[in-house]
Amino acid sequence: MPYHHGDLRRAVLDAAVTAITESGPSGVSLRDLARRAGVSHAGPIHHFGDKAGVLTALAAEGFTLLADAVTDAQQRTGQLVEMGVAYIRFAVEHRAHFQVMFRPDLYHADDPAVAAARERASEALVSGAGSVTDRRPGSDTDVLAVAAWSLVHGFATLWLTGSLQAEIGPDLDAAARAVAETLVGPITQG
Amino acid sequence: MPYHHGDLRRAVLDAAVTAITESGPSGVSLRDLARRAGVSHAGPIHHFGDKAGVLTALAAEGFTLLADAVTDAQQRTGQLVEMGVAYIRFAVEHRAHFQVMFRPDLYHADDPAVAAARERASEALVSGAGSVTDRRPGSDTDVLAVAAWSLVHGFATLWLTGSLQAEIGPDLDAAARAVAETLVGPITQG
DNA sequence: TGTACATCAGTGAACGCGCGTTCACTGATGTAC
DNA sequence: TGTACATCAGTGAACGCGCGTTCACTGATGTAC
Repeated sequence: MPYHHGDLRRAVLDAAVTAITESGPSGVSLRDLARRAGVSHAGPIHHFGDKAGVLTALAAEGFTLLADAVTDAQQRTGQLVEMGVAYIRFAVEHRAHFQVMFRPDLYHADDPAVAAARERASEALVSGAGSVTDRRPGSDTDVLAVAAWSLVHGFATLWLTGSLQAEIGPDLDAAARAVAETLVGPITQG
Repeated sequence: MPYHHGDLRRAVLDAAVTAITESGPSGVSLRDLARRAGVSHAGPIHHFGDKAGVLTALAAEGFTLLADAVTDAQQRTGQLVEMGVAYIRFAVEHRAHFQVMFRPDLYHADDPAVAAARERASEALVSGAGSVTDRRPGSDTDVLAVAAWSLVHGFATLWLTGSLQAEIGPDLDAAARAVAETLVGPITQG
């Protein structure tokens, strides 16, 4: 085991993802992350300052990934439904990131990097809801944006807590799309 | 200070509500609840068995209150939108309960009392979505139920994490109703 | 190419803390007669 | 009405634990000349 790790920062973040996936964001301890990264317990502090610093970095990474995913869906399809499906897919595939992002009490929410990333994701969502072509005619853009966000966020959250597993089958993607489609109404079905 | 408390069970649950409202469900400690209830640190164990037992009781109480609120809205109005508003209002007014209810890792989720209460709430929601009169014609009941639940749950969750406070004004009730109305579509607007 | 030195990354011992749970206990209550 | 006794509710000392953070340190790396 060499004295220098090489990329301890990355290793700690990866360890955090694994640990959070296993037992949730509040169960994470800095010492455990150090253990998982194969490093002495004070090692991570060098890179992150303190425990909240690790989760701050994870949240920033998460908001960046989410903004990328949603923006990509918008550019690829131009459809609100597909942006919603991308949001849900992100939450499920990166559940550790997702769970931390929306627990601002756990990290330094005013950190510039995370604030910028959050802003980028938020803009992708709101401007997306305004510019896409398949929204319901006559609907208020702001309300629609909040409703769309609420719908996909709620679906993702309920899925992650296991609340939906009795209601829908194993095909998460299909269920997500069906739910997202209720948002734009029958207009896209004609 | 008398030796017997009188209603320690209730006092501990109330203390839990206060503590969770202040600092979230994961910050709760049994010793702190005992302190808040004015009792020695081992007192609460007599009533709840262990720490998770306190949160189990709180979750059960929460699901019961939620089922009551949603059922009441359905019987009063028969409208899906009003059931949604009731759901959101419950989440905001009983945020401590709400936050615990959807963190089944924190309590004994298989406890009969909590399972029964959860089932009651779930039925109120799903059967409600099927029987109300203002749902969109031609829509699938199961999908609509999941979408409705997702929408209001997501809105409540985002509000509670502070994510929506830039997007909507101080009038939560109006915003909740506007968002809930997107669910049933223009049909109720005519 | 070689050497001196500054900088950086990770170590390991130590600190003080609050926690959940256990245990033998004691004070208070209620019930049987 | 009074007494004995069982039951219940809350006490307080003790346990062992893992935690976050600090600190002086040492091994490794890279840069200036």
